[in-house]
Amino acid sequence: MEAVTDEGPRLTRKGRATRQRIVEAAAQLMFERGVAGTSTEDVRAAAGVSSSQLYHYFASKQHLVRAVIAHQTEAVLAAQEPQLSRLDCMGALEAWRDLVVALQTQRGCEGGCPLGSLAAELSEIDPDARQELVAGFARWEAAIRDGLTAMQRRGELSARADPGLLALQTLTAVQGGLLLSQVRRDVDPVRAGLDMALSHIRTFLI
Amino acid sequence: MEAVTDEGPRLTRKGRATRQRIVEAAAQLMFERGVAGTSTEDVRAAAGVSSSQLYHYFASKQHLVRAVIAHQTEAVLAAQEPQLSRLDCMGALEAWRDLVVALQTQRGCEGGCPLGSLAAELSEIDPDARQELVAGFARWEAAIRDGLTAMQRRGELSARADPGLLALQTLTAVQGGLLLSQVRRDVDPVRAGLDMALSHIRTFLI
DNA sequence: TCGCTTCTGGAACGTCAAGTCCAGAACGCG
DNA sequence: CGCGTTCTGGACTTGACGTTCCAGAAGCGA
Repeated sequence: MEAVTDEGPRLTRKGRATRQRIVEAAAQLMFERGVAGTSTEDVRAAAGVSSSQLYHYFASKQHLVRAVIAHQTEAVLAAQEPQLSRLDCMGALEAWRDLVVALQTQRGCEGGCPLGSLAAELSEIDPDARQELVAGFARWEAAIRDGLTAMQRRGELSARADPGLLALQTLTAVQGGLLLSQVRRDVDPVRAGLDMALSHIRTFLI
Repeated sequence: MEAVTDEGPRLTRKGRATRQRIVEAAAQLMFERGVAGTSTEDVRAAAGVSSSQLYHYFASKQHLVRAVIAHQTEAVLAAQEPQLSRLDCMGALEAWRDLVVALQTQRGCEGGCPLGSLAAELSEIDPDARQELVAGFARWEAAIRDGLTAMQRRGELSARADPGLLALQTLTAVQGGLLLSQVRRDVDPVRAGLDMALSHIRTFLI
C-alpha cells in the first residue's frame, strides 16, 4: 500500500513528457473503445513509444489504468471550468447545464462520461480503480454542492434544502443522462436529466 | 441482415434447455465481470457444456452477447413486475421506487443496472448490441410512460405534463443512480435519484 | 568530462482466449 | 425400428496480448 499520488520519484523532463504522452494516448483510446478494448500495443503505437517505455513508466496495464483515471478526473473537471466553480445562482446552473449538453453534442454523443464509462467497466473487477473513481466523483459532487451551499448562504436557497443531497441528485442525472445519450446517440437524455435536476433545485428557491 | 428474433430454426426440447443454460450462465458472469472479463471458457464451465455446444448454439461470442442482452432485457423488466405495469398513481410510483432500491440493496450494490452496464461497455464497440440495448431501454421507458399517461388521462397529472419526457427523466435518474451506487457501494444514489424523479413528477400533480 | 541514472528500441516468451473439427451419442419422425 | 438431424465431448489451431529482457543511447550532477 503505497501512496498513489507520487508516481515514480525521479523523472527527467523528457521522462515526464513521455509518460504524459502515454497517459493521454491511453485515455483517448480507452474512452473510445473501453479499457479491455485497448491493448498495450494500441497505446504503444498511438503514443509513439516502445513497449519497454510503457513498462518503464507503469508497472502494469492496471497501473496505467489508474493513471488514466486520475487524468480523466482532472480532464472532466477542467472541461467544466469556469462554470463548475461558480454554480451559485440559477443562471450559473443553467449555463453549466448548457455547457454539459454542448460538450456531449460536440462529440456526437459518442462516448458517455469519461469517468462514468470507466466506472461501469472497472467497478467490479478492479477495487483500486473503483476507489479512485469514487474519489473522482466525490470531487465533482463537492464542486456542485459548494455552489448550492453558496446559494443557500446568500439566502437564495431555502434552509430546508440539503445541498449535499441536491448535488448527489444532480450528478446522478448527469451520469444517467450521459449513459442514455451514449446508447441512443442523442443528446435529449442529458438535457432532460439536467432539466429535471434544475427544476428540482428550483423548488427550493426562496 | 436477418431477423434477430428467430434464433435457430430447429431446436429440440433438450436443445432449447441447453441454449437457455448457456445464456443464463453467460448473463450472470457478464453481469459480474463484464463481457470482456468473461471468456467463452468461463461460460462453458459455468453452464456445464462443451465448447462445441457453445458454437452449436451461437455463431460467435458476439452472438451470445446479443442473446444475453435480450435475456437481461426480459429479466430487468420482469424483476420490476408487477409494480412496473401499474405506475398509475403516486403511491404506485413510490412502491416501484422502493422495489428498485430494495433490489440494489439485496445485491449489496455489486453490479449496476444489468442493461446499463452492458450499454456502457458495448455502445462504442458493437453497433448491433447498441441497437438492441436502445430497444431494451425503450421498452422500459415506455412502461413508465404508460403509467404516467394513465395518471394524466384520469386527471391526476396536469395536462401540461409530458409523460414521455417525465419517463425519460425517470429512467435517467435510475441509470445514474445505479451507476453511482455501484461505484460507491452504497444505495443512497439510487434512492436520491428516484426521490428526485418522483418529486419532479409531483410538481405536475393536480 | 566522467560516471551513474534514466530512457529507449525491439525482439522474445508464455499464456490464454476465440473459434474449428471430427467422431460419436442422443433424439425424433415416419 | 431405421435413418436423418440434432446434440455433445474434447482435442487442436491460430492469433493476440501482457509482460520481460537486454543492450545501447541520452541526460544530468559533480
